[in-house]
Amino acid sequence: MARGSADFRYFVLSLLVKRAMSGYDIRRFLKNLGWLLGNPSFGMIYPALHALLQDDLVAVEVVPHPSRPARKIYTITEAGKQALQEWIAQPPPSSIGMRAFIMHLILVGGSTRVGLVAHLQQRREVAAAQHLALEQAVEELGEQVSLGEHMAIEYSSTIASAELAWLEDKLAQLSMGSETDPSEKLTKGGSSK
Amino acid sequence: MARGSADFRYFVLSLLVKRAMSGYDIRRFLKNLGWLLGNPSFGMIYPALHALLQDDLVAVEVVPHPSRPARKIYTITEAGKQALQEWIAQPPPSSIGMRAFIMHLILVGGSTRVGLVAHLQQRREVAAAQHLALEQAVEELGEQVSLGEHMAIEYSSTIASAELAWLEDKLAQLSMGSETDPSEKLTKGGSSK
DNA sequence: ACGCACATGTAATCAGTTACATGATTCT
DNA sequence: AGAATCATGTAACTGATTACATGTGCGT
Repeated sequence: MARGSADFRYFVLSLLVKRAMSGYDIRRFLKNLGWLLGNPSFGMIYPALHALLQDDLVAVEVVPHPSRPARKIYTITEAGKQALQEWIAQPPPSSIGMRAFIMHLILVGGSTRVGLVAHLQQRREVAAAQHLALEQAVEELGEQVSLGEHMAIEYSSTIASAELAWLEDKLAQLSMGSETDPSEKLTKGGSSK
Repeated sequence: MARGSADFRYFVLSLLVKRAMSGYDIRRFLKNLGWLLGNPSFGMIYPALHALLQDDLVAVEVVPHPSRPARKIYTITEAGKQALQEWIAQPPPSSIGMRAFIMHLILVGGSTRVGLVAHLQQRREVAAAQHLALEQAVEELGEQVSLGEHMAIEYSSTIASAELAWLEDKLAQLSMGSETDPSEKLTKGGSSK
């Protein structure tokens, strides 16, 4: 059975924490927040929902409709909430891409601050390594590269630098924040018990 | 028959312009220049080569070896050179990803300056649109987003800004260069940070 | 009349990675 | 002895998009 990627499955699950939704609702929601993830299609959403249902992480309520196909409202179960917490707690693989990183960021950001810091730190390691590799490439290849290659390196390097800088900045902010105000709550809408 | 993506196929073809290579050579080459494209595997390289051969864009010379499998040295044909030129000349689809953009950048950067400028301009349009969408998302969602969502937007926005800034910068440099010194050859990188 | 929003789902297709299959040579 | 390099290729699997199938109701 097609289950899609675990990342996306848990991302969908996290949406159901806030409110119960149908597959169509989810697609609309993601379309509106289309600044990232570029509107995932039904081909991803429905299989993900079916897989979650099979694992008993969600429950369905079928709301029939005279003319249209019945709406299927998915609600997260207790097992689902627990599984989500565990998923968030475990560190993401370091080989993660930008898109997956963003999804994890949203997930973890709704939960604990410690988790968020760990998440950002790990990403910083990866970004730093990438940046270093790029810098070395520039040095090693030096003058003997074509204009196109030179541009490609510069382009990649610029983006990697920006990413790294942001991560450093955020981590500094977070550590400062927790020093000056360690009591600050961040559980917002997330029912972490 | 599995042919892989056209982008990658033409990228491989462009490598053969500089010198004839075997599949193994190409993999090694890409591994060394691993700062982008994260070492493509044989599963992509060999099918691409076979497809190019089938289209008569490359020719093979089989160099037998007593103990090992015969090396197959691929050379670009005249038809291949022409097809490559045509491929470079046509503007890339605007929905292109970062990885594909980098490949195109390398390809086009080895060719004409006009093509390069057009390429960068088109990318700028896309990046500008993305950046705008992100800015609007920040405004619209404003205060009511979770910490994770806020961070995700900020992260994406930071990277988009950096990309856009670099593109603007490069385009300015290129137009300046062509105004003040229109005779400048572009076989070697002239401008850098 | 035409298309869009609603609402579900499957299947085909594409892109890309990883594992498998084979086998000699050279380095540690 | 065991791993890495050289050298080719195929097949299986995962991830994601697009197209297909089905049908009503509402606005222009």
